Amino acid sequence: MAPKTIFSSEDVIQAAFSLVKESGFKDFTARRIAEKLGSSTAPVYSYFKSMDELKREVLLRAEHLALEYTKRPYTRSIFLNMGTGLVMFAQENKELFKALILESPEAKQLLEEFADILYAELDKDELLSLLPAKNRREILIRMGMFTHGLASLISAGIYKDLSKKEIINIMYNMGKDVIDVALIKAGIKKNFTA
Amino acid sequence: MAPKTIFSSEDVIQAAFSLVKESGFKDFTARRIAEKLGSSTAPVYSYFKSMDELKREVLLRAEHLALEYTKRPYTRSIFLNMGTGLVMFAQENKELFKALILESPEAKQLLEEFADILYAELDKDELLSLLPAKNRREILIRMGMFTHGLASLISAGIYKDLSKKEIINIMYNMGKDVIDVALIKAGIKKNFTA
DNA sequence: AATGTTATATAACAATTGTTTTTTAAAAAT
DNA sequence: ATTTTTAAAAAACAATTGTTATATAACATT
Repeated sequence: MAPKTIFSSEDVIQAAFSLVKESGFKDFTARRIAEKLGSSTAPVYSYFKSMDELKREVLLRAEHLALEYTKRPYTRSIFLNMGTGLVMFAQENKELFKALILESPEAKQLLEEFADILYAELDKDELLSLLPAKNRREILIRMGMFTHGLASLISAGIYKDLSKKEIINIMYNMGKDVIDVALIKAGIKKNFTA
Repeated sequence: MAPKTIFSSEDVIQAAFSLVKESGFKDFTARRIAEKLGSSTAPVYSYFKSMDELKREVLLRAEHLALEYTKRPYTRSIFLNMGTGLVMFAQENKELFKALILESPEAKQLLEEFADILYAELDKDELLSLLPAKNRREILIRMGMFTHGLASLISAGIYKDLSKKEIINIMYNMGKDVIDVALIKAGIKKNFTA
């Protein structure tokens, strides 16, 4: 029989993932991964037909991690949690966020899934369900742009890092105002609440 | 004397720029640039000590182009023009926008310059100058995030392309609401105007 | 026409990459 | 102990890259 397996496919993926998390796909090479793993390049090619296949796997993991962030219970509002989660993910995984936006063809689909979940969420809200679909759609688009902008600027190092509390605050205040504007303009609400 | 110069440094830069504009820095190699130019790689190395030096030049040109976009008179409001310009630039130069955000250390500085110009602009406005500095700053941050988010999503192909008119409209409506909220919350304005 | 200068082309270099081939040796079955 | 299987290592390949060295030939001056 054969010698014991030393490096599992999970080991390979984790080494690759941690490499990309640190520095994006700049140094994503079979030899660098092997080095990180303390092996030759053989285990990499034993589990993956090509580097491209491994790359896809890494991007998939990054997507799952992002998704996981958006599901964490930062607050009681799912709406707020998704936005906060995306920004937290971008901040704590700057390279992954950039790689995901730039290299993942599924990024578009992922964000559309977010939008669908949120749209259903708005539907459940007592006040917001009174809004015409068009207005609810606009709230979503506005908050989507804002959230993505914040996440993107932080991941690029252009905007400074924030504490979790600060992120929640920024997202909450913006969300509140965007929603209030929509409600007031639709005649559902009269003025701003403190 | 020497033979006539066939390829100027401007030719080299333009070939490099057009290459990056088409497909980012993925195929930014001396040989691809020479091919585009219809020359050997010699002219490239005669004007630039290294590919890195040429890369910096290309990024500089991209910055200038972005700046030029933000100075165009889309509307009568400088505020609106800068936002619209950035989104237009990102949409019409997707690869350049991404490269700029990702590879240019000066991107941060560039956006800070934008912010300064806009801050001075808010200062000149009759109503907005009544706002406390903190509130004006918040308007800027909110619009900055929103604008960058829209630009970034379009450049990544995640959000659909828009006509100039649509971009102006989106930016105008968002800006108006963000400003109105600030004015109302500060007690300077009573309610939304149509 | 011969010469010197040098823009451009060509060729060559070493380094790096993805990938394949070959070697080595560990482990179980005989 | 020998054999078989096959993880893993090591080596080798071709392609591509940045960069440098060399060759070619155009042009103005003599």
